[in-house]
Amino acid sequence: MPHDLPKAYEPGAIETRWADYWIQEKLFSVPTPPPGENRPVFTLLLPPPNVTGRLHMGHMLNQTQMDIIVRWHRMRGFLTLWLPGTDHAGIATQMMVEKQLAREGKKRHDMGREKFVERVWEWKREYGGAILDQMKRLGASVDWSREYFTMDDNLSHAVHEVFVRLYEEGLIYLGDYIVNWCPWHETAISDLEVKHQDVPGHLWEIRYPVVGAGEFITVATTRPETMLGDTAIAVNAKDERYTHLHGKKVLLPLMNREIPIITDELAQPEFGTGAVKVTPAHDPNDFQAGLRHNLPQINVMDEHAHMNQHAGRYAGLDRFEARKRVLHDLREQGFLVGEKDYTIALGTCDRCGTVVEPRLSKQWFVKIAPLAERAKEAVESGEITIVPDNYRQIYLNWMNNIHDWCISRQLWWGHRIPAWKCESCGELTVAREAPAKCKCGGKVEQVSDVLDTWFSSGLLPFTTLGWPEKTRDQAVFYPTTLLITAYEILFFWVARMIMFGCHFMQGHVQDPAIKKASGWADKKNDSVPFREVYIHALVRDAERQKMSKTKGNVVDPLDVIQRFGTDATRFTLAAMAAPGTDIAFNESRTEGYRAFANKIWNAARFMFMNLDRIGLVWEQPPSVVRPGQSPGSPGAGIAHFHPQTLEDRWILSRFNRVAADVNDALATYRFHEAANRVYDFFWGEFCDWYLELIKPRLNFEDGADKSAAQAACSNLVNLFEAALRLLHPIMPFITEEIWQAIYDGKPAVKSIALTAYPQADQKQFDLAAETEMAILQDLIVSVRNLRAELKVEPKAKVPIEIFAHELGIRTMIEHNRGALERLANVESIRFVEEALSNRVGARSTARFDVHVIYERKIDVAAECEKLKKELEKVERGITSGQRQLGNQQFLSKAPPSVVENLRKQQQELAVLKEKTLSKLKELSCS
RNA sequence: GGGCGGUUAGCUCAGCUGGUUAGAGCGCCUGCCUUACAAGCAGGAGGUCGCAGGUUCGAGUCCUGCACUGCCCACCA
Repeated sequence: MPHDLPKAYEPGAIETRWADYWIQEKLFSVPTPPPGENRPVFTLLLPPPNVTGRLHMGHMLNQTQMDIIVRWHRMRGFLTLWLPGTDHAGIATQMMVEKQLAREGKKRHDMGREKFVERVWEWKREYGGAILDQMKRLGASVDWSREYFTMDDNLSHAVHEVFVRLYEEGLIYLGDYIVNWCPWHETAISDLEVKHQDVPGHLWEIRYPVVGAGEFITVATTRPETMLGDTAIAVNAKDERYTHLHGKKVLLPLMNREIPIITDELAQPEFGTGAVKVTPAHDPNDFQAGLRHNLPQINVMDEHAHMNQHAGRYAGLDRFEARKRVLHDLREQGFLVGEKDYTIALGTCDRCGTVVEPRLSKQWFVKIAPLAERAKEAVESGEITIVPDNYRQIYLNWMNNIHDWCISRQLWWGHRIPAWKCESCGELTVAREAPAKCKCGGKVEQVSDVLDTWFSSGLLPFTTLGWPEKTRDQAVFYPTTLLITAYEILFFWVARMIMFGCHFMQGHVQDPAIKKASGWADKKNDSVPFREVYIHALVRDAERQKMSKTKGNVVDPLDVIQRFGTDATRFTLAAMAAPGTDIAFNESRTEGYRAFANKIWNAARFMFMNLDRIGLVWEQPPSVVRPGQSPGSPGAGIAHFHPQTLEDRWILSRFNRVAADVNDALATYRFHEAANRVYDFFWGEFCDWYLELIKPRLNFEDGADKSAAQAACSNLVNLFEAALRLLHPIMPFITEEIWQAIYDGKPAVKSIALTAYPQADQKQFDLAAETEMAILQDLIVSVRNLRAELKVEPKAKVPIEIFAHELGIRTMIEHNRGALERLANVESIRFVEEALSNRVGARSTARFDVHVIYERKIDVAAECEKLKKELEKVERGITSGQRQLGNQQFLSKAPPSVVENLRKQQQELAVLKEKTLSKLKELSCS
């Protein structure tokens, strides 16, 4: 059994090898289970990355957390489906290809729609898989056989079906409204795609001459160029300053057009001059006012936000240039009467940063109120849980203030709206399939707009499971169990999935046997897209700045992986992912976790070295179980570990405690806690203590007998194997590598990923062993400590004296004297029956006094200083303890265990104080 | 204009429902190449938990106010 591993862990080759293996062996593929299946099911939909995407830290955090949860469930016997795919990402992809065309000196309009779309498909085929390839490097245990793309035929059909149904139900309508328009992308965008930014601007005051009155009315505006499209002036009916002007007209400066003065609540007396210009085609509020008063809508700009023919002599100018000219002309003609600094909340396009133009245009909308109502209920009723809790309220607030959703985009790449317009009668036909001709017999043409990308991604939880057909997959896997995602897309995506899911899956029933086994029996509503949502943090750079390409502070996960390994990078993200707080990604942590991987590696080398030398025949333990076992079944811990010694009992107990904690932490998404617990166990307990303690037993050539060595070695391998399973969800690669090596290429199952996750076994808890071990550790550390203080040569063995405060402690120490001698470099141990605390080179605790016998003079001054500090600390403890114990309130109100502990502690502190004082005296400290 | 989070060691962060003398990693100091590991081992220094009040027998933890900082939402000229 050759186990010659390199001395230092080299993640690169190992990781790609296992990543490929998992895919080739189709380990994570989940065939549709037949009726009668009663295993618990866990379903997770991968938030589909954009086909144009490149892996960033956010993805990696997201995927690490998902993979941890997924592997954990799979190992606990859940039928676990993790569904991957990519999003066609309308705007992003179209832009990408347009850029490519630009380099060839081409434009999409020149080549026409059909050819352009074909070109985008070509691009997708060539480059669209990049992000998924990167995912593979992370070890994501998704079911690749079910990979989808949002523009696949079946998914596109489902999109059309949804559109037609909503239209037929009156929940989709076509209308002329003011929408957010990005002049750069030349398309409408939704409210969510507009980012508001406070920027310094101006509030200009313009006076309009009142016709036939010989006076002016002054309005305030932040956008003077839109005055060219004014169709009224509004004042508030209650505003007495303007009562005499009601019904009059003003002459619109620069345009010489007469427009009415109207009364409308749009004008608020407190703001500015109390009078406001009304531009229905360029401002949403004015638009509404315009409808109320039946005002004309004069659109003075084109789709590029250049002034058009309605802008008179400003036609052809860019909007900002037009603003300058308009202001200049108004000033010159005496109409501009004021200019104040004013902060404006400027709306910009989420993707390109261009200032968004409110634009009047014909668009398709989803009537959101009825959908939002049920989406709200689903969360309010607890049918969907949102973790952390605070996002629940944020979600509900948003649902309460939601507006209709503009879903049409003036793009070429995406799901084209299934509506056809008649060329002769103008009638619109919405249909699943293209109609041959209009009802009137006229020729029809499909409308050119495509759907918002989020429209299709909002359907994924059911369309990926075969909807609109009623499939077995839906009965089994819908509702999906969990969604893990970033806060950023809570509204874009999560909210829409809930709305669509509740609407289209209404009446759906999950297979009852599966539902019950999965633990959802108490949930009534099976239409929800997922039972739980976990919102994770944002990954920032080490300076807490949001990572962005423009700032140039983007940390490339592949680069980090290259240098430290995927496992170490995953571990970093897990260990830093305390729910609710953002992660400032710090490479020094990753470096530390690479060291952790190396530690595990070397512990494995140590194990194999002994395995080979002792010649132990390693058998498959029954703790390795096949999928199909019930979660948390017994035997999933360490079955073949037979404690012989204190350290055996201790490590077994510790392992079970850690397993309990890790399972507990994962169940509530406390990834950092799970990671830290495994880390501390593996390094701080298993490596630092257990391995050191069992070395003499393993080393049978030195006189120990071989069967004892074999027993010790067997325990070691059992423990190690279980610890690997415990760690596997977080560090899948190194655990797989070592686990496979343990079985020497002949494991009973193909991967550690298919074994059982360790569960705590109550019978293996051993409180006595933990207590005794703590004392032994304390004793060893004390001696090491004293050696350092006395400046004993590192190699010199020293004699010590011990005063054990109880017989049981003395017995325990005697049983483990070999360990003490070896780990503290002790030559001989003498037990005495008197306090040793006043000796130089002694230390005492509640359980024992220990004295290192060594000639070398100590630094009296330094020692005094230290003792005084110690004394102060002890006295502080005594004072505060006495205060509490002297307090009747405390005694009556605090739980008895707390009081009890405090009493005990006070006794110990009193002893300690006594000892410290006598030591101070001994040294004649001043 | 609303809402949410953060402020704990030099740095990056833990600290769950209030309960012994507040922890980790990195960095720093001292000493060790001890036959798994120098990406290691042993030992050590370093904190009035942002500020001010309050509740409580007891507050890093709960409440109020303030300061600084970050984020999200918002069609008022």
